Amino acid sequence: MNKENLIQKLKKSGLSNTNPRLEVLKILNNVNGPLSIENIIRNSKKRIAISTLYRVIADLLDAKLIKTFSSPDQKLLIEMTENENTNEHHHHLYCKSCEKVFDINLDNKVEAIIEKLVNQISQTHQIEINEHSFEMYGSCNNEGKHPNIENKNRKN
Amino acid sequence: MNKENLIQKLKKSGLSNTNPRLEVLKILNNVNGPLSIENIIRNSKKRIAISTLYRVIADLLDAKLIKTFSSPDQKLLIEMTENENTNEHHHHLYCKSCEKVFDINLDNKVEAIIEKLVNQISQTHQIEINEHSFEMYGSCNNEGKHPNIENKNRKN
DNA sequence: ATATAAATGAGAAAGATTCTCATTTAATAT
DNA sequence: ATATTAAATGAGAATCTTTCTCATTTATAT
Repeated sequence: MNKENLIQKLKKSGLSNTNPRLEVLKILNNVNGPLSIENIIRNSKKRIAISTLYRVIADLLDAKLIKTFSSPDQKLLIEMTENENTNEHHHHLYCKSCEKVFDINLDNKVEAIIEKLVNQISQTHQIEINEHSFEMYGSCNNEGKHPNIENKNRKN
Repeated sequence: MNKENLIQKLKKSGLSNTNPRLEVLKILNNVNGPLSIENIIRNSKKRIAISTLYRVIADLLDAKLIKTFSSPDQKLLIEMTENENTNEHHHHLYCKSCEKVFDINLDNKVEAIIEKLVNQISQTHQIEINEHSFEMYGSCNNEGKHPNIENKNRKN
């Protein structure tokens, strides 16, 4: 997706086209997975104030141009929303050993099963469910850096 | 589960039986869903220092007696691990309107499907997947407090 | 080009989590 | 039961994350 498309996205959502907003969209658009606040700052060409970054994220979130969620270690992760027209959505695979998050696409058959499941739960619990996500946690065991540390959840 | 059982859990994990640890286990044991730090503090009879609480959580987590994850608004949620013997595990349903998290149990047939799916992904991505979770987001629309607020992701 | 409303940047403030270290407590051997 | 010792706790400081405030800058419509 090119710059013009991204500007159009902002416009369509009623958001003015400003440097920080466009920059964030560009950065998210350039990668295939979600990014942390830190990642975005690091990837940004022009300096964006941290307060602005949080505001931009809140605004893009309201406009549903991005989605946010948490990594297992409680970090905010941000990713671009997929094409709103299609019902596409993906899931996440967290790799402990290489500390990355991968997007996982399930084939339609499987998504259909999940959809059915969700509808069922929606009924039994009398709750309108408008979203779901399927998260997986593992380790690729690459490069021999298996995290086998004693008391790994305590920093000290 | 009674007090003795909880003490046994600590012992078996090689953790000494201290007031804060037992208190946290008791509190988590008394509820059917996950709790936040704030919830735990509020539910605790004896005063637990906040620094101790975080340490206790880290230690119980290492011992796999509890699990933690994040709510959609980025709050740390803590829950007791289910019986380690059985492969039981549950999923979560977040209700926006009443701000609660519900535990959802899927029947074995569905879990089996998911398990198969996970194995498949594990293979295609060459990653050993040791956990997965299925999260749902919705609103029960109870009490007419539907959050239909303009710019809801920006605090100000 | 100008006016006006909206967005930004910088730093302060608030909130969450971790760290440090002196004191208390639990486990163990007597 | 008591003393000993290592481990855990409590309190507050330090750090990190997120939000707020307000003066300045920028975008949009005229």
